[in-house]
Amino acid sequence: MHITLESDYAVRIVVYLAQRGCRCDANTIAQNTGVTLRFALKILRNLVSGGMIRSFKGTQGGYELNRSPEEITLRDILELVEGKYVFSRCLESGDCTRPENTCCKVQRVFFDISKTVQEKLAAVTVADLL
Amino acid sequence: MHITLESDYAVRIVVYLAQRGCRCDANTIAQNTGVTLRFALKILRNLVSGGMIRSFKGTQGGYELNRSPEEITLRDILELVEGKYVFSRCLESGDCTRPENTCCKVQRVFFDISKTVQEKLAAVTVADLL
DNA sequence: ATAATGTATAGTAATACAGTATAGTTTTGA
DNA sequence: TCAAAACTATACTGTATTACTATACATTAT
Repeated sequence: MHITLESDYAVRIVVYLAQRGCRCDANTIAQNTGVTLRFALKILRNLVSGGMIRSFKGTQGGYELNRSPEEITLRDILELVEGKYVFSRCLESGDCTRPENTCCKVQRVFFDISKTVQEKLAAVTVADLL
Repeated sequence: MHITLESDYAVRIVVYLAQRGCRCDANTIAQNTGVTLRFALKILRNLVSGGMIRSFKGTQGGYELNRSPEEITLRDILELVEGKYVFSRCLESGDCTRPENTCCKVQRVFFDISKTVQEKLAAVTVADLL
């Protein structure tokens, strides 16, 4: 029913990188966001493969943002970690992305809620959170 | 991230009882909502103990709504089954119900989303769904 | 060369979800 | 009265997801 801890951590990590504004290694990131190193590494890998941040190997390696904080929204981060937000998965058809697919009035309410949440998340950029 | 199947079933069951407008036994309810009898019984028990419906034992027993469809909102049903909707459990303090408790900007956004969803659910009554 | 990084894959413990099983109790009505 | 038709209470189980960990490896700056 809620978003996952992993999403919450991912937001913290991206915000931290934006705050610092420079390349940071995994250890520093983990310590400053309160996430264990191992779990932070997993989340960082996720963010890298999703194109949100980029990584550098070797000594002096680490992570930095791939886009400016103004161009990254909360929705971008959450969708990267757990996919598009849907309040209720549709029980009748497999695909709830199109409103004309909604089978009954309840589903229409749920679809409206999903859309509203997505819009609210898209309205907040990482720059807003600094 | 989504609401549970049990909530979805609970909504269907309450809407079905409203449609029928008379006492129905568990078997009829299960068959007409597409929920297995056992699981429907569990949900019905939940709805009874929450005061949303009342039950009658013996032959001619069954279930009926305790309030009129106009007086039951989607929010009432969902909160009964899974508690108050919160988009993100607060990681810092234990209690996310008071906005002044929110510790940072992200939490404020998440709190706003939770409140919006709760309001949208409260705006829809079972009567609206018939 | 080597130490400091990140990468890839796989594994695990805890929790929640979805559903089932068993053994009742109560009520109606023939 | 008593049996059938209902509901009740408790507890169990399999599966999926969440949250995290472990091992072994690859790359790069100095």
